[in-house]
Amino acid sequence: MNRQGIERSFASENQTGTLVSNETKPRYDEKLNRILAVATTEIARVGYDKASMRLVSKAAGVSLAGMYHYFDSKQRMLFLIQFRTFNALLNGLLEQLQGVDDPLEQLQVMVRAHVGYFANNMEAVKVCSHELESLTGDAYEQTLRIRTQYYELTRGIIDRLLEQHAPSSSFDPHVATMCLFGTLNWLYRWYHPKRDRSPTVIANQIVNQCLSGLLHAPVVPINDNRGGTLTSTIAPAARNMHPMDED
Amino acid sequence: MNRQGIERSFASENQTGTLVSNETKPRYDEKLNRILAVATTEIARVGYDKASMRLVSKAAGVSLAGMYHYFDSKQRMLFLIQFRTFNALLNGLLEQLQGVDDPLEQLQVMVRAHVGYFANNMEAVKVCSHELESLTGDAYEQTLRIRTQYYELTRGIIDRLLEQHAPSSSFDPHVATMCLFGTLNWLYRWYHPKRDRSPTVIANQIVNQCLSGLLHAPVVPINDNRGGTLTSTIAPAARNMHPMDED
DNA sequence: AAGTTTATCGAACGAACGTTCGATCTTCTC
DNA sequence: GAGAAGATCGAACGTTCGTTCGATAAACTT
Repeated sequence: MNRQGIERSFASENQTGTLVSNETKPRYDEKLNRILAVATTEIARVGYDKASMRLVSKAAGVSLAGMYHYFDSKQRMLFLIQFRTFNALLNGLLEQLQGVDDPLEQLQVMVRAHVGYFANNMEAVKVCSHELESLTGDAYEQTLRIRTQYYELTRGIIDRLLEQHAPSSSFDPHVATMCLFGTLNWLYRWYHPKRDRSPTVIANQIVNQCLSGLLHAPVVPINDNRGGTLTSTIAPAARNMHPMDED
Repeated sequence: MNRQGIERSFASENQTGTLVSNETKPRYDEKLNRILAVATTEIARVGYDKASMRLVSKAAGVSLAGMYHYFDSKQRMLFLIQFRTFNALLNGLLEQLQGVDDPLEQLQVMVRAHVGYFANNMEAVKVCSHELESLTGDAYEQTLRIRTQYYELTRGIIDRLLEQHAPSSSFDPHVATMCLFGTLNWLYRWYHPKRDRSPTVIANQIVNQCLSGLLHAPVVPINDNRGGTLTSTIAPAARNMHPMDED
């Protein structure tokens, strides 16, 4: 008998998103994590529906039947990927927001945290952004709950930001929040680490555009002092190599 | 023998996106359009992979085999939906940009055109935004070509906008373009016509945020004079009903 | 009205899918 | 080192999938 039930209840209470346990076997967990990592790669590559259990099992070096020692269903495999990723995103943000009171700074922290996590976990974030509707029933609602917290956290920042700095603007804060999420959740469609600028630079530009738009002077310096000035022209290849999305 | 070959070559040359023909039978075309409309609805609802030919055929009131009188494959069915939608988007934008020279106005036109088309064709636009990677080979490259034109058109606007109004800003115009596309292409995940404000209002807010950000005074009035002032508070239900996406 | 093309459909095929079962092998417990 | 518990796997089951085939019905042509 496997211990998916334990993991599930445990996961529901553990807020770290890492699902480390005091009674779970490290042998079991390590292999589960390895399979999940491979599954994340494959789902990000071909999509959830086309990523068959056979495909993932081969890529992970496990037999097809062996997969079901770790997941009672394919859907639960996806759930674990999404649940952990959303939890890590939310908890990372909560952590980085500690002690930051100014909503203007909070927004910077939020964007930088999100872009940073994205840059370090592109495949997992893609699986989360693209396969939102691939879960059903309880699994869907459990991830929805985390996403709702993430939304409300961001929404609160924008509410206070508008209240303090643009009290007479007629911006709908919900629309503003969803525009920001659109910008962030679309990253997986076009961002290539080798080709585009560093995550820090991207995050700074998003912050500045969000706060001051394209016409006004940036609030925050864009350069990340990591590899040459940013006032130079864009990479020459960019013009013809960047359509609406990647590939 | 069906006439998909004719349609295809014709579609490649016809820039209107409507694929009307001088030698094609109206009977055939009408039914094809009806099936395509149903297919669009079903694919938007359950996704391309889960929208089986059987499901679409039942929803359209056609036998399974009858579907293959209109499409030689499932992939071609998706291609027709995407090809027509992308073409209509691009040509609608080109049309509305005629005579508009100021990049500032051009950006307004672009956002309004896109949001407007989205509002009137939500299912088709969702199928285009979400199933970008579901086409392969020639079909993929053909849609990519249109999307690239759409990107370059928008990119050009942003290039000139930055050049004229913020020549010393260090914004990467490619990043700015993709942020805008993110905002626009994410609309299908959260916008509900019955619940949210009118497409015009949404478009105006997006324009203003894009140009002036959240902190500065809007460039363009937000109200669309369509149903009460917009300076009122947001709908009370919005706070708890809008997580990161719909459903 | 005959003949030709177009439209439609029931039935079937082969492949791929998620999942299960029983047996085998490994690791841990005492 | 015997026995229990955990881990792994080949083989198979039942379903669903996209697509094809041959026959029939409807619509056009002359």
